[in-house]
Amino acid sequence: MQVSIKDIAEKLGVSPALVSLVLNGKEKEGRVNEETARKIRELAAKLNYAPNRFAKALKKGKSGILGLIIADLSNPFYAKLARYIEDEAELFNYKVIIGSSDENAKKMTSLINIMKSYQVDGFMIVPTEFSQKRIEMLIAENIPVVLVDRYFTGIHVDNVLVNNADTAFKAVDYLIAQGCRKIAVFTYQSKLLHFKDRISGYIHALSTNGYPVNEEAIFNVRFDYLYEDVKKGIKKLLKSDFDGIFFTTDTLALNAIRILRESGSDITRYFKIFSFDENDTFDFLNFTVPHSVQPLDEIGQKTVHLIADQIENKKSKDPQVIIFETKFVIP
Amino acid sequence: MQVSIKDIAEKLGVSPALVSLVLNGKEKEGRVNEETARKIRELAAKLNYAPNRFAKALKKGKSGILGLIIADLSNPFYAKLARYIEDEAELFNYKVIIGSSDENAKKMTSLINIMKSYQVDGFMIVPTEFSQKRIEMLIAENIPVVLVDRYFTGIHVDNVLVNNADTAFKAVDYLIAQGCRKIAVFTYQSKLLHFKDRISGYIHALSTNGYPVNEEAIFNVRFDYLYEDVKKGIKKLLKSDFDGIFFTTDTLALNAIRILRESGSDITRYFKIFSFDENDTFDFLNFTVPHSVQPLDEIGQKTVHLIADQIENKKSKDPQVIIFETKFVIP
DNA sequence: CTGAAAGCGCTTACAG
DNA sequence: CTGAAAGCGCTTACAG
Repeated sequence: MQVSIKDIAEKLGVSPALVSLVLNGKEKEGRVNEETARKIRELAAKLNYAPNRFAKALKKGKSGILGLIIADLSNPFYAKLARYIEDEAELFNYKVIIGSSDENAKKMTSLINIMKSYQVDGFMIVPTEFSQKRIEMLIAENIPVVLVDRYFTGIHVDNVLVNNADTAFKAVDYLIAQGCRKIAVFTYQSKLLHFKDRISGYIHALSTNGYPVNEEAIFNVRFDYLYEDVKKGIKKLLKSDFDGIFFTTDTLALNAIRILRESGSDITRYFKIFSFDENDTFDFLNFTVPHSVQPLDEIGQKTVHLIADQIENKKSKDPQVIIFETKFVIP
Repeated sequence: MQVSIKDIAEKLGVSPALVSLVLNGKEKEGRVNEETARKIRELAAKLNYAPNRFAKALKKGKSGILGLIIADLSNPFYAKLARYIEDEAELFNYKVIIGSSDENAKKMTSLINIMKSYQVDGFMIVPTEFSQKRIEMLIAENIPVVLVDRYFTGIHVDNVLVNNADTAFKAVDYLIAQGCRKIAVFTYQSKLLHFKDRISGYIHALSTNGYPVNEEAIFNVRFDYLYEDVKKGIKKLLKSDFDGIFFTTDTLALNAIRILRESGSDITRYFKIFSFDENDTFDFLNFTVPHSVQPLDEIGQKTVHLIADQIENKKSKDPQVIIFETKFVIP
C-alpha cells in the first residue's frame, strides 16, 4: 500500500541504493547524475513517498524519537512544558513520545521499558519519588538521560532546574513585607528535594526576619488526597491567627482557593497568599494571586539541547546542571 | 547495547526462531519443549529483554501505533479527550501518537504525512476546516480513519459526535425560560458543520419561542483573534439591550468572562449566559455558569473501538456514525 | 556515476 | 520438537 524505495527504483530502472542516496540529499557528494536525481525526486513526490521510519531506524540504530516522562500530563504546568519540549525537539528533527507517571515510580519504570522498546534515542524525565535507582540503571546502560524540574543527590546526570530555595525565600519575604505576622506553608508530602528546598527557603525567610518557625505551620498534603488534605489544613488555619499562606505549588493554591470559594468566600478575606508557579485560573478570580513563574520555554529548550547533545556527541562530558531563575508576578 | 533475540538464542544454543516463538507465547501450540521454553523466558527476564518494535513492525506490517490528530492540545477539552483515547487504546495494546493541528488544514496534512511515515495503523482525527479532501485521500488509500467531534457531508467514514443542534436548542430554551428576551450568540467563524448546527439550534429555539432572529445577534469570532473579537462583541452588547448570551464553546465563554473580569466586573451582572461545554475554571468563579457536558470518556472509548475494529476486521462494513447526548449542568 | 550485497531484529512458512 | 532461510524497507560500505 505504502510506496517503498524499491517501487521507485523499479519504475525508474535504477537501484534502490541510488534512490536512498538521492532522497536523503546525499547526491551532492558528487556522485549522482543530476538528471537521475531529478527524476527520482519527482517520482517520489508524485507517489507521495514517505520513508518507513522503522526500517530506517532499524538500519541506523537510531530512531529519532525522544522519550519524555512527566509527572502528570493533566497538570497544565507539565502540559506546557511538554509542548515547549515538543516544539524544540521538532527543530532538531526529533519526535517526542510522552508518558505520564502520575507521580508513581512503578508506572515510571514501566514507561521507561515501553519507551525503550520503541528504541528512543534518549530520555527526558521529571522523576518521581523513589525513582533514583531506575534512573541510575538507565545511566549505567549508557542511555542518554536529562532530568527536569526535580533532582537527586549523588547522581551523575544532566539536570534542568529552577532556583527553588531562593524563590521560596523571596516569596515568604514578600508576604512578610506585606505585613503578615504568621505564615503557614502548604506543600506536598514528598521526599523530592525541590519541595524540601522550597520549605528551606520558607524557613530561612522566617528566621532571617526574626520570626519563629512553627512545625504546626507546615502542612504536608498527600498527592492522592490533594483536595481533602488542603481542606483539612484550611479549616485548621481558619480557627487560628495565621494571616499568610505560602503554597509551594499552584495546584495547592488553587485547591485552597476553591475550597473557600465553595463556602461562598474568597481566600483573600482571611489570608495574604503567595503561589509558587502560576495557573491560568488566577486570571479569572476577582482578586490577584501573587506568584512566581518558571521560564518553561527556556527550560524546555535547554532540556532538548542537552539530550540532543548527549545523543549526537557521544563523548561523555561532565554532566551539566542548569538552574533558571523564576520571575515574580506581584501586584 | 540492547539485548536481541539473537543474543538470547546464542547463549542458550538454540535458534532465534525458537526464542521468538516462546517470547510471543506461541509455544503452547504444542511445539516447544517445556524446559527450553522456561530457560528462554528466564534468560529474557534476567537480561531485561525488550523486543525491538521497529523490527517487529517492519516484519508484520503493523506498528501497533494509532495516530491522533486533534485541533488544539492546549485546549483542556481536547487534552482530556486525548487522555481518554490513550487510556482506552492501551487496553487494546495500541500506543497513540498525538499531534495538534492548531485548526490549520496545512498542519493537519503535514501531521498525517509524518504519522504515515511512523506507519500508524490508523488515524483518529478531529478535522479542521478545509480538510475534507485530505481525509478522503486517506480513505481512498484504504487507511483506517475515524473522525471525532466534527463531521463532513458526503464522506463515507466512521464518525463520533454529539447532538449539537439539539443541545444548542435546549441551551437557548433554558435562557428563555430564565427570562431572557434578547439572546446573542458567540461562535467561531468557521465552515465546520458542528458549529453551524449549534447556530441552527439557537435559531430554532428562538423561533420556536416566537422570538425574532437578528443577524446582529450572531457574533462570529476568528480563531486567531479570539480575545480581540470577543472583546469587540462584548463591548457592543454592553451598549445594547441584550440580556442573554449563548456561547457555542467554553473557550468563548471563558474569554467573555475574562474580559468583564478585567474591567472589574462580573459578566452575570449584565447577562444570563450558557456555555456549550464545560471548563474547569467555571468552578473558581464567584457565580455559576450553566453549561452542557459531553461524555468525553465514552467518546474516547468509542473512537478507539471503531478504529480497532477497522484495523482488525479488514472487511469494510458500512461506516458508523455514533451520536452521544450531552448532559446539562444548571443551578 | 551506479549497482550488488549485506545486515539491522524480527517473524513466518518450510523442512526435517 | 527444532533449525535454516527468506524477507519486511532501508542504508552503507564495497566494487566497478
